[in-house]
Amino acid sequence: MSPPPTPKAAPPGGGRVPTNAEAAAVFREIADLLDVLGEKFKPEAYRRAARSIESLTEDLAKVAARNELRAIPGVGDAIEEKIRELLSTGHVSYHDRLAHEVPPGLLEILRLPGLGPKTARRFWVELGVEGPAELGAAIDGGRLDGMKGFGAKKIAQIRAALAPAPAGESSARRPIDAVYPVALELLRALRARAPVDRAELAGSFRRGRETVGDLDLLVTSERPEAVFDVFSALPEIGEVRLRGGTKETVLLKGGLQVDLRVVEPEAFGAALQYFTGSKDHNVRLRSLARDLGLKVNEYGVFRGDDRVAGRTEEEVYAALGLSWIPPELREDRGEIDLARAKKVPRLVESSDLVGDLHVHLAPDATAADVDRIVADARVRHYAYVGFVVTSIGTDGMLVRASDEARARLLEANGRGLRVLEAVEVAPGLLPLSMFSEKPEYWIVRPGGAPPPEGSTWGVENARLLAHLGGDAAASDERLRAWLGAARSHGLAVEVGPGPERLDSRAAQVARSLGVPLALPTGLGAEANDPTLPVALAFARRAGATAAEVGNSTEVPPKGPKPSRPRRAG
DNA sequence: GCCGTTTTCGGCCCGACTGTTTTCAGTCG
Repeated sequence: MSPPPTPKAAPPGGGRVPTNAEAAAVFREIADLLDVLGEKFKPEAYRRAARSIESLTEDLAKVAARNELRAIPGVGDAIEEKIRELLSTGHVSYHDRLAHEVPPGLLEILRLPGLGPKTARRFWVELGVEGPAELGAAIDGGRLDGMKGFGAKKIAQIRAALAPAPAGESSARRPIDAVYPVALELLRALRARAPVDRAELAGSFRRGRETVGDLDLLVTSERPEAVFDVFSALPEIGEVRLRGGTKETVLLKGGLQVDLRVVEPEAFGAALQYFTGSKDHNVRLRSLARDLGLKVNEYGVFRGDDRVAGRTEEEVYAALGLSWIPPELREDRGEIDLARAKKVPRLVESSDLVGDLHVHLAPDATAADVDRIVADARVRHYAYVGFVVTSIGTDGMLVRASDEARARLLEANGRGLRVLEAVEVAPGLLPLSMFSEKPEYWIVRPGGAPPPEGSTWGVENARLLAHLGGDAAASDERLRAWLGAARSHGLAVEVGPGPERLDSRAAQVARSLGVPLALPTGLGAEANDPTLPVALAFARRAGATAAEVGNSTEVPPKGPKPSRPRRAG
């Protein structure tokens, strides 16, 4: 039972071991190539494996070293083999062979909106077209005219797809926090102005994914036409892409695609479930239904022609013998088995939070700024707010809150709310002797290398590892080193939107190491601020319960057991 | 190519929309 050989030889050409994202990209491209070659089911198999690899919480090489590649959903004998080849040599010969067969420009054609593998292949085989430029020339030369299935409209459509996107528009996936305000605004506008009964956001936005490719809106209404009329006229809408009896697709002015669907109330739960996804989750659900002699679609759960569920999501899951599954967990990563066993954890919610450990005060912050944040904390019945009164700026210099703001902190303390002073340090970056303060607790941010096991940070009473991002979290190795340091020092680590907080996958690593999470709460921010909802979504995607979130406990957490109770002052 | 609380072989989600069709193919989500 000798372990399989770990990749010891560096990939040729002085390369390095491919990252998970790079490996996923290779398998995606294999899928595209197979698509163009007309393969039927293999492309989806490779894509499935690519999605799984992408969502792993550790490096493929480590999984391979433990001989557990086959445990990755969608990875069987053939793909395991190819992963091993990729890890040890830096390439997959099967991929090389396919790429040799198919002109690279065909993949670009494949990725144009409205064009798929069938069409790309026809251009290649029937016209000898091998790339977007040649396709444009073929259209200009009238070579598509008279081709079966290509009328004037279709040709105009392809011509439009070939034109470069207008500046400022992009179809790329965007960070969820960047999309959050407009998503909520669209939802609010629909509820206020269109004849809808229910309206919800679905899709990867509802699942709280780090990035979203488009927005899915779902409403119930007696008058779809009227809903579409209102929606199309909203100021955010740039262009209506298509409009049918139940569905409208638009592009926002920034280029983001939004799909709006109208369903009947009896099907709302089924539609919400269906359009929330993920794809893998839905596929699993439908095959489970088939095994039970049922059929699931966006209109409900059916036994024969009888709809046995559909009005609510709970109903839909119950009809399949499952408890309701929070959207953030719907990625086919074991949640369906948990739901069958009725063991879906109760994930952390905003009502679990009782404080914020990490509110920065700018040098020009006023007493009014403090008041606004404190008032918000009182409205939310928080037990504490920790203000950072001294930290390190991007220029490496100390940043101190104004005297006015600090004076107001003292006045604001009390009446059920503890107002705390924290100082943020970066051990290894600035000597601690530069800090004269005696704060109630310290916040640590990565400066140099993570301290070795058993060392101290040089400060007593540190509670939070913040701003963990960039270089410090660039690799699985370094992320784990910092999280290991956080654990041995009893620190919570911040999760949420932005490059200086952990995303859901890194949060999952933190959880697996027993490091409590800390969520930014967006105290004092304006309406539609994404900070708290996105942070919550990331923590929930990582499977975190309230007990695993530092600022859901009564006092600022200290030590490896954040739930140990202490009296709030 | 993957997968199995019916299966180690024979399946592989399924409906809306568009454009080109006179009943459907392709794309998308």
